[in-house]
Amino acid sequence: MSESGWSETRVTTLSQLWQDGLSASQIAKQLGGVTRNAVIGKVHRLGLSGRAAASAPCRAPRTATPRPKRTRRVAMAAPTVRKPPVRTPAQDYAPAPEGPGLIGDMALLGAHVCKWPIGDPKSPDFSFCGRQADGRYCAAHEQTGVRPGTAWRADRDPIVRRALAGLL
DNA sequence: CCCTGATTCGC
DNA sequence: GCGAATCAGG
Repeated sequence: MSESGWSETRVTTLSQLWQDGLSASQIAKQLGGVTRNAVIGKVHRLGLSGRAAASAPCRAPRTATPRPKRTRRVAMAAPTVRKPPVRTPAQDYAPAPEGPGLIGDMALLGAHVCKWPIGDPKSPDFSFCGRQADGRYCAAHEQTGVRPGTAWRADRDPIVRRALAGLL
């Protein structure tokens, strides 16, 4: 799946998460397919720059900072042939993930933590794998290849995300 | 070094 | 409109 462009739903999700106080990078990660810069850029374009005071104690008064115009950007001549991922076929994967996840709340999910959802999102037992991950998931879960829940995705479900965030 | 949002500007 | 690059900070 490759989300691109700001569809109504994505914009809505973005707005909600932003107003919920989540950081741009967090939103970008959860939205997927976009960088935090994209998120911030969109936020500004939407006109909701000053969010409802979230986890930001003191935002710098943003004193006049005359930006010294950056030098010429990259020459944009980058053909760079897309290289195939070349998935390593045989590799020692971590032991099959079992038991409850290591992380209970999504807010604690770091950049290098497996975000594989475990259990029912409505249950208090719900958790995330939390093991060391290079990307979204740890080696074991990434190897599984199958998306959790076949349809339902915790890290993509705005309702679940909001609910979990609200539990903090 | 990690992160935060803000801004500019080529595309 | 979009978002990478870059900024000023914490």
